[in-house]
Amino acid sequence: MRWENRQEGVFKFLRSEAVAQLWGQKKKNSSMTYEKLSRAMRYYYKREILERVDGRRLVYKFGKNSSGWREEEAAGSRN
DNA sequence: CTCCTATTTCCTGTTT
DNA sequence: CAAACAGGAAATAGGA
Repeated sequence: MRWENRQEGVFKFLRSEAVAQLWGQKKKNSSMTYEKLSRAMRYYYKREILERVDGRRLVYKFGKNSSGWREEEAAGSRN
């Protein structure tokens, strides 16, 4: 992924399926797909872990219930 | 083992 | 046309 706006916590997935694979690895689920990961992401809007960013494909923004993305520089990834 | 909630899986329709 | 986006439903996973 790439940061669109580090301060605001806005990022964009460059290779959606690759990200889904990584997510799958972390959850030891080799059959994860972006379609399914994105469904979980959409539930995150509900929980306000993510804020909705419309009109921009593959762009998401961390919400107030998220944490840990402000300090990590050389970290792995994750919300 | 039970409860409960987060996440996954599936699906169908819309939008980009 | 190929990906994303959208949610409802139902099934699971895993932690308390």
